[in-house]
Amino acid sequence: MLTRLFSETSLIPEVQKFASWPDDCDEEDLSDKDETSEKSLQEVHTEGSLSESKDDGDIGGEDDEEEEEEEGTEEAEGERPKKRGPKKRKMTKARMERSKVRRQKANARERNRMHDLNSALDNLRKVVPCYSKTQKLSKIETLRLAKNYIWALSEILRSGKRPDLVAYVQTLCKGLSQPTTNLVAGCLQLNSRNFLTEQGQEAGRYHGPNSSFAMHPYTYQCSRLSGSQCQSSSMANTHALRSHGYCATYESLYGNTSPDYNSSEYDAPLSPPLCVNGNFALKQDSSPDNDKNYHYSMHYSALPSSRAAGHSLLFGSSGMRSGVHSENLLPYDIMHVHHDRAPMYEELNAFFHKLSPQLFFSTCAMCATKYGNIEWKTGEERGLVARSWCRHVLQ
DNA sequence: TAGGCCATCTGGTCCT
DNA sequence: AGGACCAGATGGCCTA
Repeated sequence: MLTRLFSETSLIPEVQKFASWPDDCDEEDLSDKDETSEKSLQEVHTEGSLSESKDDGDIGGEDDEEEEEEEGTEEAEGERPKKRGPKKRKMTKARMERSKVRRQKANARERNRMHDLNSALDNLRKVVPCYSKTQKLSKIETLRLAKNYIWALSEILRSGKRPDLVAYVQTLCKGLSQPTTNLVAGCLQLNSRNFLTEQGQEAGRYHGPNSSFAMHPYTYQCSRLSGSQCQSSSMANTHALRSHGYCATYESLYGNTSPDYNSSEYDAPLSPPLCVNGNFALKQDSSPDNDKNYHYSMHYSALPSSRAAGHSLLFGSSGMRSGVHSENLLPYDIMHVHHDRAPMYEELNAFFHKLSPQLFFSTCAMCATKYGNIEWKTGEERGLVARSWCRHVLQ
């Protein structure tokens, strides 16, 4: 109520002036300001509502005399209609000093409190799916994402099933802003454009109304952005993944089941790690492991056990189930250079799609070990793309 | 330049 | 009484 009155009557500046007089302010100045402030405050404040009115306990010596004076005044005013507002009280230098010290202490406490809150938020940022030291999620987005993440994990525990990746990302992104949605999608190597625009149609087809990860109506449609914006956003996200150690979550939940992934390179748990006891373990900032995590979808999508769900996400339109374009899944450098050549990617993806998982990884390994010596029947440029891709996979 | 985000200050309220 | 918590106000910084 008082706050509303403050807002409506624009008294805040005067009140703040009242509460923040300069140190060197003498009593004459104080009395002047006092009058101004009281005039305003009396219009809105009820008795004893100002903190200054609460200071009686601190008052001693000369302040006692003031109190007596004021009591006398009050008696004299008893016959008149009682004025609302704080008691008229002189701001002596001593009282002002005490008030100032109290205010400074309160400010320091409030600062510390907010710092604690912020550090807690930082910790929260580290355990939600997308984390970067350099590009922090805002407070509100962190909380929203955390809520969605908890919800997603709860659904996974409840259903005991491995959810669809797209639906999983959609759940995470529910209610998030477009930039954060792009970021989360980027973390999972999906382009938000696809799972946002398909939400209405594809959801029912693949998940059904009773699905644990039923699609949500999203406020943010990528159509609000131009195509180039979408793409650049996605690319930037992917790039950010690589540069800043963004971490995806999905694989951390389901582990790595592929026999092709026995290499220690893939042993590191992806962030945020979900501990056996259900608690999260905080990720270490800028750990080398984090840098390995960005290419999660490559791991995931190539797993034999996950081919039905994730393989198509990797291999583009020929294996497409949900309309995710192959270009969205290519590494940043490829997209950056060749983003306008989707047909080539599709052909390339089709080629890779025909390979068995073993052959695919063998090919990738070959690319990695003999980079530069591979002859690609489809041409030099295609070979560059493929090699980049393979290098990315094995990075 | 507008809008978003943030840190800080501030006064009010509630609790111990 | 003092501290914690809260919400409003304000100004700075950054970005599209």
